[in-house]
Amino acid sequence: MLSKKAQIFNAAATLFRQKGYAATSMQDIAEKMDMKAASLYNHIDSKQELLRTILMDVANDFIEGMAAIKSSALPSNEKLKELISLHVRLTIANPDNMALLIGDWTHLDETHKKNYLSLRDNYENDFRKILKQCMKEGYLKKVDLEIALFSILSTLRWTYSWYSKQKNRSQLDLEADLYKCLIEGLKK
Amino acid sequence: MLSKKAQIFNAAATLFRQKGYAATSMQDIAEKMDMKAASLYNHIDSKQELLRTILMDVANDFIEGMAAIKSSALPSNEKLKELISLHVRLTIANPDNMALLIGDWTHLDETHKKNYLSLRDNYENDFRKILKQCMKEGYLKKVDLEIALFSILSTLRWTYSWYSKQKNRSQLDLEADLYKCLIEGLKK
DNA sequence: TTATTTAACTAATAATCATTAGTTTTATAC
DNA sequence: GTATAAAACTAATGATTATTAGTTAAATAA
Repeated sequence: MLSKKAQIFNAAATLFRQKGYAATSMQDIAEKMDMKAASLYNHIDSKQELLRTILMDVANDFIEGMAAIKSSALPSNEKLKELISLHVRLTIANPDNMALLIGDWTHLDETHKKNYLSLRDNYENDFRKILKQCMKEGYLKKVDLEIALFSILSTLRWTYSWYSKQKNRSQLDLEADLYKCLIEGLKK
Repeated sequence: MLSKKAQIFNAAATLFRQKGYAATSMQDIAEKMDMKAASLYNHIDSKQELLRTILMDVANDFIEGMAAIKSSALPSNEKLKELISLHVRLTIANPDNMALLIGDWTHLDETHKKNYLSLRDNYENDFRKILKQCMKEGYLKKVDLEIALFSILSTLRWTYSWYSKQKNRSQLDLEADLYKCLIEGLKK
């Protein structure tokens, strides 16, 4: 049984995803929890806290995952494979939170938004380095690095949005199929 | 010189993209136009009209583009290439409107949302058919159709978000590089 | 110039918002 | 069973919201 606080965070995440942060009222969240809006404040500090906590939790999962991959002894092409796996794993574990990470970070207050963007930049830099190494070491073609990076990231980031309709798919299958599409290419 | 109405639509699109539809107030739009919020209503009917019109304009561009490609005599692999071109062209022409199409359709009122989703479904179906044909005719490997489809669509749809930072890139270069990443594959 | 339309303004409305204060009920500890 | 703490409630606050009504200024047509 989840603590009430945890339940509130889950309810918020679901609603934030459905209607967006700005369009979700504390009443909406309260209603989903079968209580009055004011009562929420016995458990949480503010609406912002809800957004920030949910968001930072996922962000940290990514940061930790990236750190583990970076410091591993794997060859760069295996690291790339591990990155795909990381995204798939976290997406499957919690698509709602993932949706927030991708779409609602704009509603963080100015201070936390800056912080979030700097973390995201770091993550993208690490990703870029691994991709670059893959090209350098001859695992990948030398196509435009930025386009390759954002092409891969776009797909990985948007997995949550169609995974909801495709739940009958194992994590491993998903990883393998994404690897084919993103890395090996579709052309015969 | 753009009509005042057109200017308002542009201001709205920019702000909607920056802060999201729900978090953008009529005051915000008015401020950007150097006028009072109430005066906006001499030119437009409602906030919803702003969202709906912007959104449907881009949606129609896509629908028309798809119709032209569908009815063309091109082989399926060339159709696929044309689809990439269509997305790139419309994205470059107006990244703000594209952002709305991808991210803010949720804020359409119930009736128009249903309509929008049905249009989007049709578009995805047409896209899927072309992709399937490419596989059938041996241009593409027979990987999972859904994953291939959404992998391509994710990247094409998100192009707007990083094109803003990469403006010094010609349409043709972008199309070619995306084709390489999405279709030919990165693996050596 | 005068008449008419267009588009700006001010002011007000009624709704909704996040949040606080104060109170009552419920659950826990002794 | 009584005391204490946790968590629900009601009520209110003050801000912001989209939009309307009514009025004035600016631009256009005659």
